Amino acid sequence: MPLTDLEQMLRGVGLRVTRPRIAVLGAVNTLAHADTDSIIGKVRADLPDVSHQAVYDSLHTLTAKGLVRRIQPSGSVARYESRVGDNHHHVVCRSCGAIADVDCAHGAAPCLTASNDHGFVIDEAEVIYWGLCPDCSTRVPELSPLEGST
Amino acid sequence: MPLTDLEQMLRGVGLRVTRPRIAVLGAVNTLAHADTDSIIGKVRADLPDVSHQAVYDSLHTLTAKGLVRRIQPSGSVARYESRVGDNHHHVVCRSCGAIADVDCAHGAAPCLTASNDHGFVIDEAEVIYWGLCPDCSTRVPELSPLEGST
DNA sequence: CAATATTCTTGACTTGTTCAAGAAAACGGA
DNA sequence: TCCGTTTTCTTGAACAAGTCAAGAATATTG
Repeated sequence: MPLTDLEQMLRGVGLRVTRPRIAVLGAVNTLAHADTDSIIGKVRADLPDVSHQAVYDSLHTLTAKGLVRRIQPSGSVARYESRVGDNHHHVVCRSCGAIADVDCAHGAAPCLTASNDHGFVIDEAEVIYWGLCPDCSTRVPELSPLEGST
Repeated sequence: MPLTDLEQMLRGVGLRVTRPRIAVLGAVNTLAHADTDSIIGKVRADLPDVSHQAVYDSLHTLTAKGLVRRIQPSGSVARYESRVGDNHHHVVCRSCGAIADVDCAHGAAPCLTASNDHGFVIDEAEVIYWGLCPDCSTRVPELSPLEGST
């Protein structure tokens, strides 16, 4: 993704254009479902001296402006992805934590309606499918999920 | 819930019956969607000297045996509930973090099928509805979600 | 009641993330 | 282009939730 595009994205949501932000946005676009640590690593390939705090700040800002999406399945650290606005979901491997995208099961977003909303004003239905990834399910078929490390 | 019932539940899944486990199981049954800290507090009402580690251990064991369910929406600490096996879901308030139960939108569990499973062996579809609880939505109607604390 | 396996206590430690103060950089206007 | 203002970044400390590990205590089996 060309540099000017990243710049456009930042300006488009009213953010100042800074090197750390461009690098972070680029990293999230390149890496799939990356955690903060991987993003810091990728960013430092271009800008060796960015502080981890700058990355955290950038991720928060970009998330607040909707340029990236933050996901955090139970037991995982925060992860970020660039595919936003299409309400897709995720499959997560119980054994190794691998994440893959899954298109919305029922068409347009939000694809689900709560049967009883308890008076909540709902704006999003997030779906996480839990299971075993191809590698884990074939490698240790007799192993019960979540107990692989004991 | 009578003490013997809790005992039965533990024995039923092949666990030793200990005071901490009974207290933890009782606490999770009493409190709704409680975090570990609240559970520790509740447990110490009965057993003032239990270590936090014993509570963590018990919660892990009970979760592994399916007597309690662990939920952890993004940005929240781990929470536990006693309603297990019926594949119900949750609404979470973006502003205050309140959680309420929601029955499964589509009947029997698992109520959803991934459109493309990427070869994952899926055993559960977890749904989290995000929005504002009645209190938060009426109290600060002009406030944009997630920015209430800035 | 004794033997054995499991569980609990104690206390240190890790990890991911946030806080805070000042230095540096980006943007708008002269 | 330069200046002033506002925002962002750096630095370094702090924090909370949860985990690890070794030995003491307890539950269960025979």
